[in-house]
Amino acid sequence: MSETRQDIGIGELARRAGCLPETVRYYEHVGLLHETSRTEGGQRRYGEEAVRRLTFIRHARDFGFSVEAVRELLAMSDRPDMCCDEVDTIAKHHLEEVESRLQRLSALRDELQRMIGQCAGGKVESCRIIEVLSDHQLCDSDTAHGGAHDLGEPPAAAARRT
Amino acid sequence: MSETRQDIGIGELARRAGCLPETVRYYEHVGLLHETSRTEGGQRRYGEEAVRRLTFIRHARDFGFSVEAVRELLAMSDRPDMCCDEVDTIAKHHLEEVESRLQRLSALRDELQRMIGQCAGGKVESCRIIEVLSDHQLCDSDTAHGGAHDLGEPPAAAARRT
DNA sequence: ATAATCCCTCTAGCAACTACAGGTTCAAGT
DNA sequence: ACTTGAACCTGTAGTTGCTAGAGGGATTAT
Repeated sequence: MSETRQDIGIGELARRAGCLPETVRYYEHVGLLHETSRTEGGQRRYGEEAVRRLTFIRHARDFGFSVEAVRELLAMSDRPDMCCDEVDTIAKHHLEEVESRLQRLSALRDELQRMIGQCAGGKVESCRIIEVLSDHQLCDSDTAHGGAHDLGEPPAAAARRT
Repeated sequence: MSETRQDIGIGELARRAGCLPETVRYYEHVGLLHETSRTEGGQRRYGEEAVRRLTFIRHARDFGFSVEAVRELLAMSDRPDMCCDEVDTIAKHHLEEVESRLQRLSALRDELQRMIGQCAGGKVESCRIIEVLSDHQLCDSDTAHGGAHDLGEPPAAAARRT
């Protein structure tokens, strides 16, 4: 590897990867990004390699890989001569999780649609939605959403969209 | 309403609704459950009404409603003579969220499947998975997973399964 | 020289709980 | 009556993956 100039500030780096400087510092803090060189005044300076690494991280996170999984993927991409079985394993494991979440989500959607379809729009007293929520027996399937509380949106996600 | 006996301990209540005592105290803390009577020694005692209320909460959470949404649903179920339009609105809004999440998740699944299918199983150097993660250009669709990081599993979910 | 940005560290906050620590109370058995 | 053991209490810290703010210092452009 040749020496590259380290002349990118944290703000520029973040902008190039589509995140905030705070996020960069966070990744450094949790060890996804190495500590980098500093100016005399103590400000971080990065090179192109950091841009690539951060882009990889953001991209993997966009794919829904956990930070832990990203850590492993990074470790592997740092050793290009290794066998990529493990990469494959992580991706497949992630795919399985995504698929199981898809199943539970679509069962949940069906149940919600049923609930809403049955609500006649009268008083709360006779509301099917409240009824179904009050009495599990009224559900179509018992297995359909046993773990649906796993499907909540992480708080940061909403904020990121604003 | 007739006076009912308050002779259920927090552990029994939690067990009946399928959660932990800590969760019950948490719901009290955030105001989903009213404060209840106590023994002389200061321990909480509940009646059947609390069992129903907690069951409703757990059930709504299972459906993926946020705690805030549950709070609103509870407020409405407490007023049975009200019009249930608002219940309907909350449920429909939730359904929309579920559907959009479904779409993004299935786009993500397709992309993961494509990635995995293309990995020939050699060295990391030539691994398609790493390549795709490194270079967004290699993705099929750019719109497919722009918000896929919304799909991570809340931390508590994993713990709850252990 | 000075103003406008940028950047620094540290801490707290979000959701929705879970998990302790260190102490108290209850119910049952002897 | 006493003792044991389980259940309970409060309060705080941890989880994930960031984001936001306070209260400063550094860099850059004019």
